[in-house]
Amino acid sequence: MSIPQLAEIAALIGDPARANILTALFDGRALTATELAFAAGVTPQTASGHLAKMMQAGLLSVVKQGRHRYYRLATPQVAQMLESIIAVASMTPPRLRPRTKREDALRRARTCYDHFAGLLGVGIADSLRENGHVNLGDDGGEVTDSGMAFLEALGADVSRPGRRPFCRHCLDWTERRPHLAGVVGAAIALRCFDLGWVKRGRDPRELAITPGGQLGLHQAFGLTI
Amino acid sequence: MSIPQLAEIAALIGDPARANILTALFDGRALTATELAFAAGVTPQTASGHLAKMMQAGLLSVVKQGRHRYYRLATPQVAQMLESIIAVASMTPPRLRPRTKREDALRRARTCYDHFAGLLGVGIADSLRENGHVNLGDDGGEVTDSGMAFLEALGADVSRPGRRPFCRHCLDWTERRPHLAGVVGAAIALRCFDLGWVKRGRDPRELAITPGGQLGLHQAFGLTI
DNA sequence: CTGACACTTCGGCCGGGACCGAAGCATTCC
DNA sequence: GGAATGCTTCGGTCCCGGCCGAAGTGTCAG
Repeated sequence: MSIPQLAEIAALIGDPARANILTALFDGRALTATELAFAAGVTPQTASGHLAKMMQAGLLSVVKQGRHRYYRLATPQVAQMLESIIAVASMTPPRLRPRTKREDALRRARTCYDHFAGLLGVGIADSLRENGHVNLGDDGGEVTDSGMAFLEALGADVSRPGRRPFCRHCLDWTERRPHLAGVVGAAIALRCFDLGWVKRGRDPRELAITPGGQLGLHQAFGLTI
Repeated sequence: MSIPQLAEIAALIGDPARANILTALFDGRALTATELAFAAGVTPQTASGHLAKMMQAGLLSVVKQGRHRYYRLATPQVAQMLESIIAVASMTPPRLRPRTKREDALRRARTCYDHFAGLLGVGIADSLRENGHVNLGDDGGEVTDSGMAFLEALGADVSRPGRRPFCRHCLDWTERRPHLAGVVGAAIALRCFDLGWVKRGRDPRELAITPGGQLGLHQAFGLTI
């Protein structure tokens, strides 16, 4: 029920004329059909059809006043939806996005139990996978021979025994992509602390990357965070 | 500048095939082009065109791995955008005036001790049985191999030991049909809470299905509640 | 009543885009 | 090496839906 509706709603917004109408109403004002037709750049009869469709979909509401009909966005949720689409649309070309420092810091690098998460965590995981050091499957992961050599060269101690999974991935909630967990993830994190590449931040989970870390992480993993 | 882009992004989501692809990726997993073609109900070459368009728009990112290409949502903002559209979409059909709200909500989804009941509970049980994931007999039930794989893919932890029955059914008093109880029923319920698919309502037993839950439950169990 | 204005409905035209078959690369397996 | 698999590009068909002109409904002014 809700999947075809997703396409339906999006298709409504996807027409240029209708998108123009919606953006004209975005600030909450109520405008007449003729004004909206002009804003959309189409004739009144064409706009009328668009307005009827958006009415039926519940995107707009209308009040009759004399021989005018004032249209406006039906609910605040509609405005918020438009805003979230614009956020995605205006983010794709440039990389500009205002954000709180704390939020940004956590997204950049943080701990997840005893391993790394955020851009740092997924960056390391990507690097290891692209270089053939690890293979990540649906139900865990494995370290290749070159991966073991790489870890030894890095100085990460993965000899710790135990019943704990050796190498697994863990979905990152800010990046929505996997980072490394398990013994390997923890060993890499510990080694980075020992090397002074990262330090604890104010928030217990927050991490700060040191100047030396910038260099080391770039050399070891090709990261530029 | 951002108006034509609004229509552009929305038009991408507005095609049914592309909307299916996006919803299949909604939970953050990465899927191959072929899997997505199947999910969208189109041939691989058609899906390939869709994927290319969404890549160029910055909605998706891709990782090459061997001869597979794993696609995923590019950023968390994309997921949030989809959720906000779903929120509007699932609100639009003005609910056919129900009986008492409380009664209707309880019939739709509620807890029964530590597992799900109501339409939600029997829907999940039906789905698992129809797909051969569980067999329900008179005095209990058993989970098949495919069922164990399904639960693991879902992220439901059924490893908890104890003397408790592993999988049993429980007669639903509103639907007069069985829903799942035991360790399996509890694990599924817990996982749905963790995924944010359902939340507690006012009444301790009452449950509310979130917009994301609408999607997730449809995807995982084929439910349209 | 008559004419002006706001808006909608109807009918036909037309273009963009979704779709698939066939063929072309890339990668892996035997 | 050759075959199989995953994915993409190309070419051609076809249909959905936006668009406008003309005509219909409703409201206000004089």
